[in-house]
Amino acid sequence: MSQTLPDHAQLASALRLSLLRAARRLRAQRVNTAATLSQLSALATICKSGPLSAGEIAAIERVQPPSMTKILASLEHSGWIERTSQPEDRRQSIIAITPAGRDLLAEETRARDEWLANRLVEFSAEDLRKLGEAVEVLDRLGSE
Amino acid sequence: MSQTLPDHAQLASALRLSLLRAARRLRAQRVNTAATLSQLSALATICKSGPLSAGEIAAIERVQPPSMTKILASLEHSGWIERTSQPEDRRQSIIAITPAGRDLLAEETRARDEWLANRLVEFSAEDLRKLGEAVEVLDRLGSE
DNA sequence: TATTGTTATACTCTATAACTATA
DNA sequence: TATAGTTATAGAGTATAACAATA
Repeated sequence: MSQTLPDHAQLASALRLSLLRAARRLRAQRVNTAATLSQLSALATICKSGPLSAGEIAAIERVQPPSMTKILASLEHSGWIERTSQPEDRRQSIIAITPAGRDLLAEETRARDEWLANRLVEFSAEDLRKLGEAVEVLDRLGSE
Repeated sequence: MSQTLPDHAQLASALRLSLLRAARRLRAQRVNTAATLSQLSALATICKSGPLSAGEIAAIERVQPPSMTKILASLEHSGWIERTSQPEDRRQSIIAITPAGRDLLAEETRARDEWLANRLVEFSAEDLRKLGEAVEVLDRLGSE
């Protein structure tokens, strides 16, 4: 079905540049140096999807296991997550967010969303509708 | 106008996570090791917006001058750009894309777009419409 | 043997601070 | 002095390869 390609090429090209530049802006925005964006993303996953093993978090976040090892080490060092060893499989441990982690996540999320929300204020209702509709599609694009 | 914040907070939160994860996927996709994504982005700007100074490229790409210095050095080393010194201001030089740079850009763009386009094939016409509408808004979000 | 996770290493991407050359 | 650009340095983010511990 190579007939499909030309139909999508133009959208793909535009979307690729838009996404990279928008993400660059988001990443550059440093609200608080306490946690990096990758740490926050992992912490949000642990908070939302309950206690998980390191491998499960890596799979959800779509990073390789060694990358997640590094992120988890820094989260643990800061006291935002806690590991519980598994008697039934001693290779794994189960990772949960701590109360301090929850506080940090709430505060960072609030601050970062506020920054972005302040930018969104400059956009029309029509623009916001378009962004809102695209979110769910981008989610699938990012996690398929 | 703090009344606007609550209206946008939810969209901001969802959009932030979606953008970061979609961009992570795009960045991880290595079609060809000849050029990195940042190099391609700068090269595309030079190609599209004609000969420019280093500072102008940095401003368009929204990176700091030292970051652009590094990107330009690698592009020049590969023979994809060319500098012409300016007699009227010898601090600057004007940077243009070379024929080899044009070829590289076309080939890399084709390969990367093909990868993304192949992913887009799995999406419905409705999804593609939503993405297409969001592109222009994301552009403004990324470059304001 | 297969699986889970870690250590070692390396590369990309980007920034700030300090500097050089020119205006 | 002010501006354009570069060098030096550092840290975030991520990967692959090789390894250890456990199943």
